Amino acid sequence: MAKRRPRQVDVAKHAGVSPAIVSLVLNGKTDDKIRISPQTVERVKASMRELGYMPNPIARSLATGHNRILGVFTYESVFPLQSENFYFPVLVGIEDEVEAQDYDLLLFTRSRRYAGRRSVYRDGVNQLLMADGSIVFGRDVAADEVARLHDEGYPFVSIGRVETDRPISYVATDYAGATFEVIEYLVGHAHRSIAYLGAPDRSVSYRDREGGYRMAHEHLGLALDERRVRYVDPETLRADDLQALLDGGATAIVCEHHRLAVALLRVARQLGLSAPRDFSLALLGEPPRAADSLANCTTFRIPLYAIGVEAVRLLARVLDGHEGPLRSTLSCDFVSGHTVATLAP
DNA sequence: AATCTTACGGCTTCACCATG
DNA sequence: CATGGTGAAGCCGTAAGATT
Repeated sequence: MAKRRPRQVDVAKHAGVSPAIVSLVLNGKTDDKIRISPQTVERVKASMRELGYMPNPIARSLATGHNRILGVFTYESVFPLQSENFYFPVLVGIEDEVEAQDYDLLLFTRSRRYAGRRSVYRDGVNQLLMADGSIVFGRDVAADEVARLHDEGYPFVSIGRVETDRPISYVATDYAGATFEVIEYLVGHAHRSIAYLGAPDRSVSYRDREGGYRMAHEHLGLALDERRVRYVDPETLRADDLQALLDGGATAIVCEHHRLAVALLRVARQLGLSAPRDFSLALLGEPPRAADSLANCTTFRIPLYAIGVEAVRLLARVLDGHEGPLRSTLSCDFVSGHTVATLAP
């Protein structure tokens, strides 16, 4: 039979004081309203040492209503290889900043059993309440859930802009601005017909990129030909598709994500074409570990680590009682690469 | 058998009190 | 009146116990 762990009341008895004093000594609250003689403080500390007393964190959070635990909830898998560890640097940033802010981290990776998709709620109960506050992220943060979290008053920060009418806090990435910069760069290399290859799934970050593409056309005085904007899966991309874009006059192609770019280079090879010799190519966001065929691709670097850090900082401020939504937009770094050539006149 | 009540877990904190 | 405390409510959910 293992000996029962000593509780606060045991320490109190041992030191000849009331449990309240033990609590106050434990939390160093000897300077405020309540005065405790230095001798008593020492006696209590000695008793705690002697009995090997450790406070019970569950009971503590029961009494205080908080536990200095931050949750991370992801709407998609973080660890499987298919995700190419895109979010890994984000998690590293979160971990580092959580440590710096003296919190603990709790990772929620719930099954899809309940709503057909991952959900914060289990049988209608917000599981994130186990933590003082949480960071939610994923390519498809569910707008309805986030709205509900907000309405319930649960403290959280979203990584990625969420389209909802609620004033939620988030860390956004300036995909529009970064894409604008890429288009500007292409235009600087004399391209005026730039095709856009996007994913069929129009999640927020993709639409932001496309917004930047369109904005650049407007601001740079380029004619936008809708036939050059294509939504396609990498698996279904055919050589014909590339041929059609080039026949239509496109001299440069931007890809929303790296699997599209890889697929594009594959079908180019089938046609005996390559970038930047036969067309220019830019990728709208660097893959975490650049795929071999994209090692020199013109792209931009997403500040994944900084996004994680910033999310924790915002959440910490929310938990410190900051009222109203906190929002940060981080910019990306342009990477010139070698897949864009200056177009001959 | 169904429904309602209470004790319990360990800790924090507010209101209050005895003594020199 | 300053010093050095004490007592008890309450945090929340569960399960055992009491009452119909």
